[in-house]
Amino acid sequence: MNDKEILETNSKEKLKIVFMGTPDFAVPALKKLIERHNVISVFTKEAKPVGRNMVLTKSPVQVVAEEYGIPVQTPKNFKDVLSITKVQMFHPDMIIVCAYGVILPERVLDIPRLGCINIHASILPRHRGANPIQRAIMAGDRMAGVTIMNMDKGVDTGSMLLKDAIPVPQDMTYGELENALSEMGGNLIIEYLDNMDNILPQRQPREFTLAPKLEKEEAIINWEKNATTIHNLVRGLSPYPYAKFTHNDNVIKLIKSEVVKETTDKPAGTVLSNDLQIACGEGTVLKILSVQKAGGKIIDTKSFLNGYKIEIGEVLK
RNA sequence: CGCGGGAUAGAGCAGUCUGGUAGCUCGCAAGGCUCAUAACCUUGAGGUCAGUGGUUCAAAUCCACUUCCCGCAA
Repeated sequence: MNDKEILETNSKEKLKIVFMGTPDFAVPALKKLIERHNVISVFTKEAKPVGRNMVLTKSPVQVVAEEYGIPVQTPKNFKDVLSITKVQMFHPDMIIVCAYGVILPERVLDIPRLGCINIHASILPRHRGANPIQRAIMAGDRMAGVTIMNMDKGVDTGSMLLKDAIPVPQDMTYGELENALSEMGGNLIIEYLDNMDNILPQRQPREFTLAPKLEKEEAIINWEKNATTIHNLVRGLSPYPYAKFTHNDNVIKLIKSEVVKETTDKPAGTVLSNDLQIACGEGTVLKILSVQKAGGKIIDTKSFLNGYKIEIGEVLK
């Protein structure tokens, strides 16, 4: 063991880390890393106009980084030499990426001597891609988790280092699962850094599934699908952007639903009862528990029906 | 100045255009009917119509401003 290696071993707890991430999901990991290691810089997506008044808003990761006084970089991407140089400048031992939203080219992946490590919110190789958490709920997965992995030039294709998983109750929403996995990701990356030397990278099995970015049309409910599929869509898109349907030109978001045991022979979309049980595909029935109308707050179905007319026998589209 | 909707009883809404007694569906309370009920009937309580100012004989309603809430878009 030469001097350099001894030095590295002794200073392992003081790894120079560059953190890359953007949304709330990445915040627990960032905080834990800041507390235990040496996060020398944070890369995040640039502040963008957001919300009702188009106010320029910093990403949650940037807000936290600035609270801790850590320098923040917001390159648009790494297609130009300058933004790559920005990474090189810091001479990081390791880059840790968590829901960054920007693709890292090989020239960036090669910079840190300990490589680029990704915190991915699925049990790989299931749900590679941009929206693993929503996709897991939408698919009705019984288990969900986080994988710590080495990054390579493919999207979520690198070798796996550490995993953890939790059961997913069939009424859990995307938001709830995201919170759970967000904490898990923070804990798991710390666990990895503590035990790095004893962890062997493992190749991903060949069989994988993709979790592509959500398209807008996917939020529109198709009553021809069976009730479980729709129910999974509802909770997979809660609390954002919510599954929706239109009734008399009113957009109605479906906040909470429940699959009913009974079956029906009415065509899909038929309103079956005065508490909004709706016929779905294959004779299944979905009960709507709470909704939100454009301009209104989230309310339970009973309140909603006190002021909004939907007749039994109507067929929703 | 990105586009738009909204604030009326504990809840959800109508009424505003066209100014003139505060309404609907629920909930709540009391009583009745019933073997019984979340069903049905009767009665009742509960409002500073978001706030401030203006117009008017008269404002939930028209005008101006303020505060708060929400949808779209990104």
